[in-house]
Amino acid sequence: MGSGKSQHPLAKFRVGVDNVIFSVDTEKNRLLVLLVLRDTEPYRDYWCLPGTLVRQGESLEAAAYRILAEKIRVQNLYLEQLYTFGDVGRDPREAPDQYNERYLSVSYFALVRYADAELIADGVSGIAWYPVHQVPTLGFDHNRILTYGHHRLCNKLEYSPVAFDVLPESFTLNDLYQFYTTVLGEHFSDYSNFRTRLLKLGFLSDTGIKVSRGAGRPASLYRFDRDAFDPHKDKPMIFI
Amino acid sequence: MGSGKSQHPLAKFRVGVDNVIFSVDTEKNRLLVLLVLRDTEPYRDYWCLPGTLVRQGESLEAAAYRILAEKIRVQNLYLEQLYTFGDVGRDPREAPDQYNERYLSVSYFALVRYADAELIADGVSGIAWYPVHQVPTLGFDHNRILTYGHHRLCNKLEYSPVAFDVLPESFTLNDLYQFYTTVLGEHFSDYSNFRTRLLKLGFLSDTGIKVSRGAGRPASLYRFDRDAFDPHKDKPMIFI
DNA sequence: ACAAAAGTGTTTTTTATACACCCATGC
DNA sequence: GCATGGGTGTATAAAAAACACTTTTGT
Repeated sequence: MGSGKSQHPLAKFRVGVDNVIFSVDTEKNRLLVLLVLRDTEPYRDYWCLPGTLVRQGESLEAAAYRILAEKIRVQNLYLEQLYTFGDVGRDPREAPDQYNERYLSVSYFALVRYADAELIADGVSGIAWYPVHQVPTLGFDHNRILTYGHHRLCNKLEYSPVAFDVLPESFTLNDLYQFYTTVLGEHFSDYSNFRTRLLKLGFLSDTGIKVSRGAGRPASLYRFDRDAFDPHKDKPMIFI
Repeated sequence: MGSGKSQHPLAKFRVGVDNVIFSVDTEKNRLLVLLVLRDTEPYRDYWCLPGTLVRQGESLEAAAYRILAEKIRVQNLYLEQLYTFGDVGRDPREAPDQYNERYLSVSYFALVRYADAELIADGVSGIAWYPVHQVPTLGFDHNRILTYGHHRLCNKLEYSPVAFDVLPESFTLNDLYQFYTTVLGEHFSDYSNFRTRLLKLGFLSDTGIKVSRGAGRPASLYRFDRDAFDPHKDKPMIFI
């Protein structure tokens, strides 16, 4: 951090944290993002990414978890920082002569387990899962942030095991395949090849338990074996 | 950005931008990072990443370019945002009862052409290229930021054409190979295979010009063809 | 002539891709 | 018994990896 020569006055900032929270509804094959309806200015009555301003003594990540906890109850999730948006004028509250404060947005990207994600309706403001392809015009620069987050999600899936943070403890290979298909689209791989590739990697262990889903042969339940995955850490591994 | 309920007071921030500026000295086979010696508190007389506080009306990226321009004259560079560090207490200036302001650091990652990078010695503060493996204990949390930047550099090299932003207009395939080796280490690939792979991709065009470097057969100068690269954009392409 | 650097080719192994086919269950 | 989803196998093509070899220069 530089020594402020300071005939140039420094900017004062408030720092917001905005979360791009994704979830995959494998039943209906939809990729969802959590939006909230703002009940205060600016952008009152606009859908937005859930966000908050950082409080005294609170770290960025803590703020990210706080919003999350305010909006949904969930046990299993993955969270990481996304990007920081700090263009001049990105927030209407920076307008000419208010307090002369800038508004920075540090965005976080999260993936949560759909099954146990329980939305907290605080009665006042709306909150809802939106299919990512049906998201309306959002307040602030949140469409941009969402797009960025969506990119990150796709990349993450391809080279890291985030999916297992969010799938149930045990799952069928078809569940896993559905998950990938829902996020990446149908064309990412043949099921049979996907299957072979993942099993060869050796960190999915067959529990032996079979589950029947209506007609058809029952499927094996698999489990993600973190210890067996360890050697694969940092190595590029491609699911595409 | 949330509606501040605010029995919890919001934090006030100053925002710093810190740059991890890399350069590759292909002659001596060294990966370098630019450090400056601080001449003011806190961390006076410590080496640090070049940084500055963001001024009024200045975007984050503009601030990043400003520091860069203050420290080195360079035409060819690549720059992108790295990560935002905002833990409580990461800057000594947050100490108990100063102005009760937090110091955020938005870090940027840059790669510059070594040949035409001219350090600007402003006489007061020291400034120097350090081999990344010989970096001392830095001020603030800058060692951490540097480590993070180094990771990013390695990844970038593997799947994006940043190297060509920073190599001379025309270069031999050996120059390119040296560049990669210097950053990624000796073990990343056989020269002959590296060569074949890159030429097959089809965005390196032979200028026909030959250069002799001492003994041995003269090498062809190649040129990076941006148009021919375009189709490869976004596709994962691996140089490893 | 010979070492040094550049560049080509060959062989082997691994991985990706596209399928065809067999298996176990519900109805 | 046959449709349905689960699971295995094979044949082909493409890529990665290892390494031997040729070509062109300076000395």
